[in-house]
Amino acid sequence: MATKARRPERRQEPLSRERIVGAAVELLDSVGEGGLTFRALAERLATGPGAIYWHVAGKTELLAAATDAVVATALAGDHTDATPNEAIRALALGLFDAIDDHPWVGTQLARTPAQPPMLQVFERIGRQVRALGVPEAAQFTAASALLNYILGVAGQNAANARTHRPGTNRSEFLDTVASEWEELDPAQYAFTRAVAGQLREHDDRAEFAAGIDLILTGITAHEWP
Amino acid sequence: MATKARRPERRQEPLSRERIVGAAVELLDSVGEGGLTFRALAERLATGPGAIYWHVAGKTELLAAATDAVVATALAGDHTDATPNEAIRALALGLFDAIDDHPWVGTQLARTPAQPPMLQVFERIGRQVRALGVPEAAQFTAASALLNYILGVAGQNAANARTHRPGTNRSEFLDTVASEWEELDPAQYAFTRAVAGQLREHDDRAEFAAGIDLILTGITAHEWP
DNA sequence: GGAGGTGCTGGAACGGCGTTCCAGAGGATC
DNA sequence: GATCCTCTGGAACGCCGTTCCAGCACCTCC
Repeated sequence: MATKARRPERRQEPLSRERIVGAAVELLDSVGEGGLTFRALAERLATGPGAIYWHVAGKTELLAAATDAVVATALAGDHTDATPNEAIRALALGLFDAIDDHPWVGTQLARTPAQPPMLQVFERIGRQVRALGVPEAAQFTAASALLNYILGVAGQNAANARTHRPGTNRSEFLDTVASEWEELDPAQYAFTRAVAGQLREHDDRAEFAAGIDLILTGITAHEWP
Repeated sequence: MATKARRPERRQEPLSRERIVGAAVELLDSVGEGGLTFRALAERLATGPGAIYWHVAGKTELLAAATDAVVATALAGDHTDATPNEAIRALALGLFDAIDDHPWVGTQLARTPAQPPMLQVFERIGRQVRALGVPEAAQFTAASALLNYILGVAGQNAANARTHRPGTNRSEFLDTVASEWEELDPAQYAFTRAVAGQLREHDDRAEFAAGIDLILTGITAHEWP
């Protein structure tokens, strides 16, 4: 053990699962979902594709690990002193912000069944649902509804991020979509046309939070069978 | 015009966009999301990949068209004589059933921003939300919440369908997942363990409908700002 | 009836992907 | 020094979406 090099520095810091996952996150953030390639990753790590497979089983696992890493930091705080409603709001908004920063996480969560990261979210939501006094038989339904709503928004945000060119900002994007809505057939899309104005001025994050509040109202007010 | 062949029958019925989309839907249904390949599609249509591109711009458009075709038939009925709540339930369950039959539709909807099929769903939901008497400023929020919940469930159903081998049926699958949940760390996953039993006995469709009802309760009971 | 144009076909080929394979470098152990 | 094991990274495989293009059947006009 004495001979163990203090500073290995062989030629650089050696490959490791963490370094690979870190580089994958950077790549996904900078180049987008389609940009994560074993070749591009290998180049960024100054190695070959084969070396990566020694540390990671395949692309699926790598994507899951990258998602894990982001969600884990988003779930860092624990809000133990808040009311159940506040805790759920904070949890949901933390996830929203993480997905906003890393849109590919939204895609990944929406297409992954209950894997570790989402199970943890489910658990946290569930505890607060229980704290709300929801009858035991309905706790699963209530927690699932919240989780599915969050996943739906996650997927849509990721889809929107994929659609609009990185150069344009959010309000320009909303403006474009709102204009499209306003030119739909009035007979067939009366409602959509009517709310196009709200779309143009709306705030994704606030809208998301309002949806959470809506479901929480439903959970509190619902007469459970 | 007189010389126009009554029965063309050149060598078979000619290629057409509809025939291609139909074959794509069959392929997706039978082989799964990853099974839709231009080569496989060409083989099924007894042609080459190049011929398909004459009728369809690319894979993205083909997938969108296939989704459109399925969603359109799911949205066929219009339930004009129902109450708003009933109409929304019927609409949502129609979509649920369509996704249950064609899981790949769930993936597609969850990763597509507001394209024609979902815009139509949004419009239908919105009209019923309006009929519920929701104040105008909140109609967008209410309709979005419902739509995002539906999309979340769609994505999860598709993910589940992708996970479990086609051979096993739903109750076996639920049983497996429930057993996994029951073996989680009690300290970290108290809630999840507690509801594992409910997961085992639950009915996806009824659970989905309960979530819709929950949000509808929220919409009705919420005190809009 | 021939010439030319057009709409459509389908097979070959291209570049890029995830993944596998493997010769071998480097350090630890005897 | 010999041996072993971990880890590397470049080459290669098979499949993908897509493009290219020579050629066919059919219509139209001379």
